[in-house]
Order: sequence, then structure tokens, then C-alpha cells
Amino acid sequence: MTKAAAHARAHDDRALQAAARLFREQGYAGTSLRDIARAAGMLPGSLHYRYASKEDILSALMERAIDRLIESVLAATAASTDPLERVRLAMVEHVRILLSREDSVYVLLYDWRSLSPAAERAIARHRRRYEQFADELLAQAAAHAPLQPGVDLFLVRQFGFGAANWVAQWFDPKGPYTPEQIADSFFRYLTLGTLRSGGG
Amino acid sequence: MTKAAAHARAHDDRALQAAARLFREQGYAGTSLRDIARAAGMLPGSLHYRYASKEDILSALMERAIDRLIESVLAATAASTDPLERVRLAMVEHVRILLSREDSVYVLLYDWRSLSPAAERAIARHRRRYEQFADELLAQAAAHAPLQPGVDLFLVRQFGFGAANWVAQWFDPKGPYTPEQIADSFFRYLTLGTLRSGGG
DNA sequence: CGGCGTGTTGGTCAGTTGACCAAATTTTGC
DNA sequence: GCAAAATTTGGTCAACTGACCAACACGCCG
Repeated sequence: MTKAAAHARAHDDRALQAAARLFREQGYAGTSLRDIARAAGMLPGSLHYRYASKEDILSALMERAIDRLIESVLAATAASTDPLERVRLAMVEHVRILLSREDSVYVLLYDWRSLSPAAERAIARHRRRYEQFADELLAQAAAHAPLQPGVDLFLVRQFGFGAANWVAQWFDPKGPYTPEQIADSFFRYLTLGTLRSGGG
Repeated sequence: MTKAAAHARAHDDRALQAAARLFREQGYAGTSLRDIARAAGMLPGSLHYRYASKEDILSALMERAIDRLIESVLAATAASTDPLERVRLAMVEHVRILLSREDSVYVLLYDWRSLSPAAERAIARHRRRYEQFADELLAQAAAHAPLQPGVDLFLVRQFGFGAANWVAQWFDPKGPYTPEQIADSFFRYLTLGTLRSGGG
């Protein structure tokens, strides 16, 4: 990589990272391009040179978040061949990234409405790959460990994602739980339930 | 009630309902006071007469959403005295309201960031009552039906709320599930788990 | 009937917004 | 070392924003 290209990419990174943080804190509409430029240490014109519109920034941010998610969860699940354990590893990693300093995943999940219909379709297509990977993990786990009768894997996926994604809303780094403990508990509740068998 | 007061309250209702719908669709910062006034069938000045600031509208909206939630869930759980069934009824009702035309609950859950710290504290205090009610329901259920060892009721509450609140993000009225079916399945997964006992 | 308070009108105001650009500057390939 | 390409600068522009208000209309009560 040339020196200029490296420099440009570093600026690009800083712009997206600053945008992610601001979008997370103030929302998309609540953040101005000048805010982003200032936080990224550049002038508004430079930002415009890299991204033609504000929505381009959001789209790029979300694509990066999806890539980051897929890559990390893929790597995390490679640590085991047991289908059930792989689901647990995926859940832990998903929560871990969501609660990390990488704000783009939070923006991906919660600033959905700000996209134009066209951009939303593009991101949805991209995100579909992540969901498909999750569905594969679940299907393999279900093939390996028998399910309760009537359990719907689509609902299980939405159930798990919902609980996991919501953690970003209430997690307190100074609280008594680590991201790993939370995801681990959630996995246990989801598989074994919370009641003792025969109760209720 | 006098005719004028009824008229005024109707306008108030229309303003809040219009604001809720727009905030849900475009977010708080993405919605202008003129948008709200137009959707409510009044002029910007009239809106200002009722609410001194845009944030006042959001606060009023959220307070109304909490009141609506508490009232409805309280009524729904009154239909049974079985502690476990009462949790199920609460979950179904929560999801039902979230997916109803009452957009204020959605705004309450997802436009949190837009409040100033002072307004946020006020809403948080108000919302705490709803969470306490949920915690009471869970504690009574736990006292009645023995839990698996190590189950943490705080995490169970966040688990359930997370899964339930996330439904608003993916629910499709034209899809194969009704809100009641979704909440019911979630309750089953949460209590009994998804795997057959002894599996895994 | 008549005056009063509640609510409405249609507009103003200063400040901010996203998009854009010509000129200056830096970096690259030859 | 030099011309071309890539990047940055510092600003402009029209459109929009939230807040606000003086003048006005209406229904209520005496």
C-alpha cells in the first residue's frame, strides 16, 4: 500500500468511527456532518470528498458492522465442532461485539429507520447473510439435540437475537455482569428454560 | 366536560398521536414541529401553545406510553391468580400493545437517546414502576414454581423484555404469526426451554 | 347581550443543516 | 524533477429548524 493510500484509509477509518460514535450517542438525524468532521479531525469538505452524502456514511458504517459481525462470529464458532456449543459461542461473541467500543454494530441495529428505502434494501441483503449463518447454526444444533415439540427455529432465532441485542440498552460496564456471563445465561435459559422440569 | 375542553383534549390527543407516528417512522430529530402540526391538522403555533418545546411532546408521549402499558398489563394479569399464568398474560399483553397502532410504546422503547438527561431521569423514574411490577410478577412465579439452579431473575426479566421488545423490529402483520402466538411461544421457550430434557 | 379566557392564526427570527465548489496543496507515477 | 492525479481547504448557498408572538376567533358564564 502506498503512503497516500494508507493515509487516506486512516482518515476514512477515523471518519466512520467518529460517525458511529456520534450516531450512537445522538442518533443519525441528530448528528450533523460538521459534528462528524470535527470529531474525525477534518473539515466538512474533506468528509464530502469521501462520502457524497450523509446517508453514504451510514450505509458504509452498517456494511462494515455486518462484515465485522460475520467475521468475528465465524472465527468464534470455529473453536468447536459441537453444534450446540457453537451456538453458545456465537451468542457470546455477538454480545461481546455489541458491547465493545465498536459502535457500528449498535448503529446497525438501532438506526435502521434513518435509511432511505433503497439503501435499506441494500443493507438488508447484506445482513441476510448473517441471519442465514445464524439459521444454519441453529439447524445444525437442532439436528444434533432433539427439540421440544412445536419449537419453531425462526422464532427461536428472533427470540435469541432480541434478547441479545437488547443488552446494549441496559448493560452497565460497572454492573455485576460481564458480557460473557450475560450471553451464557441467556443461552442456558434459551436451551434448558428457567423452570425445573415438571414444574408449572 | 364542556364542549371547549373536549375539543381541546381531542386536539391534544391528535397532536400526540401524530407525533408518535412520525417519531416512530422518522425518529425524533428527523421529525420537525411543522411535520407534527401538519399531521395533527393544526398550525405550528397551536402546537407550541400546547407544548412549550419539542422535548415536552416526547416526554408527554412517553409518560402516556408508560401509563398505557401499566394499565393494560395490570388489567390483563387480573384474569388469573396462577402466578405463572399471570406472567404469560403480561407478556402477551406487552407484545400486543407494542404491535398495536399505539406508536407511543415503540417511541418509548426506541427513542430513548433523544431526551435530555433531566427529562430522561423523569421518564426513568416513571418507567421504573413498570419494571417493578414485572419483577413482582416474576418473583411470585418463582415462589410458586421452582427454578433451575442459578437462574437470576433480573437477567430473566431483561431476557424476556429484550425478546419481546425486539418483536417490533421484525413483526410483519401479513406474516404467519399473530402477536399472541409470538408472545406465547416466547413464554414457553423462556420457561421450559427449547431442548428436550436430558438432551445436549 | 357582552366581556373574558381559552385556544388559534400566520407569520418572524436567528441559527443550523446537507450539499457543493473553485482554489490550493500534497502525493504519485513516470 | 515534473506533470497529473488525489486530497484538502475554507467557504457559499438555499432550505429548513425550534422557538416565539401579536393579533385574532370562539364558546362560556354572568
